[in-house]
Amino acid sequence: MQDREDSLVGSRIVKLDRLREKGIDPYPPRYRRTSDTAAAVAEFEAWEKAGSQDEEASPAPEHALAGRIVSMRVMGRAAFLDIRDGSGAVQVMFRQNVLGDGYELLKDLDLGDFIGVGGQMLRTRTGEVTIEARDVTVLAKGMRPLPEKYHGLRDVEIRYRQRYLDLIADPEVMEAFAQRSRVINSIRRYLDGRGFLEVDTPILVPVAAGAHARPFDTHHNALNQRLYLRIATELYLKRLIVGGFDRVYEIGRVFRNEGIDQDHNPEFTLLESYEAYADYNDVMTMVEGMISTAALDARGTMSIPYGEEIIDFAPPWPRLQLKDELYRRSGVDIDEYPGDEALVRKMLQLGIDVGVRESRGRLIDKLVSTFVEPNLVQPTFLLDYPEDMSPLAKAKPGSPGYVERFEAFAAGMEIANSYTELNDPAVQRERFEAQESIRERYQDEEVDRLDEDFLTALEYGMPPTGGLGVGIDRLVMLLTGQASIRDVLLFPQMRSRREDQGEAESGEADALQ
RNA sequence: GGGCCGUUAGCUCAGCUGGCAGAGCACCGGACUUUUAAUCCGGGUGUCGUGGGUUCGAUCCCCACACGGCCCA
Repeated sequence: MQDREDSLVGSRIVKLDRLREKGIDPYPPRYRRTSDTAAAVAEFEAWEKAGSQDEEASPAPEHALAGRIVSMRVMGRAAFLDIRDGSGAVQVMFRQNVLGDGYELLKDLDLGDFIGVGGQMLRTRTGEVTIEARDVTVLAKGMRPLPEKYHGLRDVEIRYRQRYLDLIADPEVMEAFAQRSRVINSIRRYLDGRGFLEVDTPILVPVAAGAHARPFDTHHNALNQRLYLRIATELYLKRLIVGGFDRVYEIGRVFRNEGIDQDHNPEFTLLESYEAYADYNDVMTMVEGMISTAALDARGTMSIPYGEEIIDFAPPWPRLQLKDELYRRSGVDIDEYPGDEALVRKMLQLGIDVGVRESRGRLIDKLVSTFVEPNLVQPTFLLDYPEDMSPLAKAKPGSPGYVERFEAFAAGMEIANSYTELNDPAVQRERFEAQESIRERYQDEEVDRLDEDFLTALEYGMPPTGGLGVGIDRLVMLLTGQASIRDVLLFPQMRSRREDQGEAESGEADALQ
């Protein structure tokens, strides 16, 4: 921090010193306010409405309010400040004849400081509900200037790196995160109301299984063991179904060591739920109910504008067969291309950039995400996926090569993924082994990993179960109209600036020399 | 990983063909006892992202790097 007296910070240091010279603690331990600003304003307006003309019998309410100074209009021997707290803002009036020597404090106040103000509420000539300060207490001196009040904070890098400034500068940002909280709350209430038990499963795991993703790895010193950050909660939640819980869910952070873009952050929030004696049809009904309710709770309506579209989450949502829809959109009947080479040739014909060697599951995934997903604007279920891309899902009776799995889409984005869970331990072992052999054949490809302890659990018997995964951040994007995942994460992952990077990193570099 | 764009005062942004670094808000000094982006008078507070290069001279041209954004893979 610069300490030159002519700098913006420097002038605040001068004021801080002056406060201390006057015997004022610029960071006192507490301040007892009588109300927040919104409640005080509401109370005053109610008092006005009651309309007592007799100020003696019914004087205007008195309060001690506190907040951050967000604007100041100083006019000689009177001044108007706006202070803001978490509930809202209120105007404060300072007058020299009321405050006496206390009025001098104004000279040492800056935008950004927190103050407490005691006095009577009134309405000014221009109609603003105001507290007239009879006493003023400095609660916390701000040492840096705030972003400009009119244009706000436009620099997205600062908005993400210093989110607190973004929150100070833009009330809509605060509202978006309040909506996020309401979405998650609503989902919790929905599941709790249906008898689901919320649980916590390990984040540090010996095997990063349950999804196709690259994990972060770490090391536990005392155990001298390699550990991973979980990429999914699936296999632990299923162990709990084996253990006898009928309905469990977890809303937790998972970690995938992959790229960062508009809808990927290396850590994100995943909801997974498992319900014994249910199948993917039951889960579909639940997803419609849960997400439409979340829309209603967060936004007050099930019709949510997103980009150019209005997305209507009211159930029921159309249910389309993946195979049929893919054929309709691309002209490719995947069953006519049982061999991967024929499928690759067909895809190249269609102008899809197919890598040197890609597994069948991945090829089909590319077809679907190219031809089908972008067209699923209104909430839609896509049903019955090829087994190749779904190692944890149970086969669909009468449809060899397909499993009972659905994904839900809205605005072209995946918002849910669900299976009738595979509970045959021998088949599950074969599926894991098939995944491992894909890893060997197609080197760069991420596949699911074999979790021996999970197979042991399955061998004890898991009832028929319907499972669900929902990417909460993307759902919140949809429900709050945000185009980037960074706008629904308070602190999105950012690359450290070089000078900020930790000692460990440079230490390692030194050690290599 | 590739392409394009951005980085100038605390914030939001100008800065022409290479010639003394600019505005608004914020800030500092002064006036002002009912203001609402208060107003009026005076003041520019800067590592032009970083490091090289070209040039008499670089915010500007060239190269590399850093960080960010968008598009593509």
